[in-house]
Amino acid sequence: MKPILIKNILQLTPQSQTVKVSGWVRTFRNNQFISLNDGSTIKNLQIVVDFQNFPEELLKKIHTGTSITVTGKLVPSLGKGQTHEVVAEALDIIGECSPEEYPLQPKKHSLEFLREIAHLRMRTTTFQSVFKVRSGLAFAIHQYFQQHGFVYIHSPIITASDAEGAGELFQVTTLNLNNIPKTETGEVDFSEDFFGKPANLTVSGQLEAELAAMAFSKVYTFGPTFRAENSNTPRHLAEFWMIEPEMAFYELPDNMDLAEDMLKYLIQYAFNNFPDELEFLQQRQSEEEKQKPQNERSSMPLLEKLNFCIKESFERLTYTQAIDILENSSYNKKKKFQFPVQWGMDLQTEHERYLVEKEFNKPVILTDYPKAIKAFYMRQNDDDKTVRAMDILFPGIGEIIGGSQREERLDKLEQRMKEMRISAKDMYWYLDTRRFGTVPHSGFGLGFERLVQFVTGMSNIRDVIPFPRTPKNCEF
RNA sequence: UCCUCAGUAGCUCAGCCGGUUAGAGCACAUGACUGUUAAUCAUGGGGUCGCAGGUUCGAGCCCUGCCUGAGGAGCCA
Repeated sequence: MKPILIKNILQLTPQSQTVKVSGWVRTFRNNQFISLNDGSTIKNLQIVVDFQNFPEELLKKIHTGTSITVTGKLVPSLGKGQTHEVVAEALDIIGECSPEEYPLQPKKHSLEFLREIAHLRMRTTTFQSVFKVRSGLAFAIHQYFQQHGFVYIHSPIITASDAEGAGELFQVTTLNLNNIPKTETGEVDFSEDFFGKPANLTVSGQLEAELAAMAFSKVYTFGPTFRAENSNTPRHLAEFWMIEPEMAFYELPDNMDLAEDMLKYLIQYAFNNFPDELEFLQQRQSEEEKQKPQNERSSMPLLEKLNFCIKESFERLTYTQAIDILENSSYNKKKKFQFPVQWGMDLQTEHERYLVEKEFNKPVILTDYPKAIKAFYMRQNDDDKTVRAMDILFPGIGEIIGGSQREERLDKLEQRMKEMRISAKDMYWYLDTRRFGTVPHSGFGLGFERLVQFVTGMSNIRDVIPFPRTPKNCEF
């Protein structure tokens, strides 16, 4: 007889049928009730042990974390708090778990502590909820794009280009760091390195996605990206996953429509498929926020916030309009902004938060930023001052998506690259897309962990990826 | 990288103006109880006060440096 997943057992009508289950003990109460979890659901199965019929030696080995297999009769629970329970007839201990050494206790642990034991934290309801939602969202992303005619492209993890200039790079090398080969002029001789030139981990799959979009019309990438920036914030990781769709024949409004529709689909998917997990996470978040001062709490509970984002259309405005709003805000007149508002500057976190949380109180799409603060590949507007960029700002998270319509005109692109000192020679393959059958096209990048943060309500990004990589932290 | 705060038992924390043998709850062990829901009750064990210096008759507490963590900022997704 094979063990049945707890998820499936809880769907059976209990009528004293014999079932077998395996899992890990969460708590053992009253020398009589085992709360068993196997990860198939965040719900636990209550096992009732008649302590008079089992040897004391066996029962003494049952602690939080012990793995067991139980065979018994499935009956309606006599107690409150659960619908089903299994009256144990046979109980085998698979793996013991010393209660003196096992760090997880049947009590609340701080997220900081659990982060230090990331190899064990998945055994908590919080992290099971988060990672189930994460898994579901990853699946939903593929489902969404596959249903909409997109081709999944695997962009390379190791690249030799730093075209985007998006942050510091992780260098990839097989050179002996204790004996680095040098050229006659004393520089590192990369001709001896594995690729014969400097290589690094990718910071974005966008440029490769653009190449593919010129063949398949609609493509997306979904893979890990790496930034060696020394950023220590609850919103940044050195290794994170990014979704980057790229669409030929799409202009900026089409790009915005797609991004908004996709985000709503993903949130709706989580809503439909993980009600128990989201319910639990909402509970967790509201308890966490009881510790915070009133003005730092979320304006609405998690499920309400998600529902709100699905129903409301995102506010769309240009960078210039946003600056106008900020300049004329009472906030600005009372000089509450630390950074003065001025056309041409990059919006600071406080400005973005004002727009999203005070002015509109819903997701905001900002477009047409000054070209000086955006990447070389963004399509230039006729005003010669702005580019067809778009950023989607979410409450609590900030920028969740950054995208643009790409510059498809070869001369304009080359001119911009010259201005920004980007080598046209190294980027010949990218420029070829504009030489051979160029078309208007657009795309964006979605930070997967930031999406998971938003949907789960977790305040620190290190708690939505199983093994976070951050400066000075590469454990497990 | 910058600013702020924190580091005391396995966990969460208290520790007064620098003064005797550093405390609590939970966890753990032992016993009692046995339809519990982080069970309950009683008893007990458990400390390199982050690390290294310094000031002082005396430092968990004051000073300096470093390490680690958190929050904010910058960079961004």
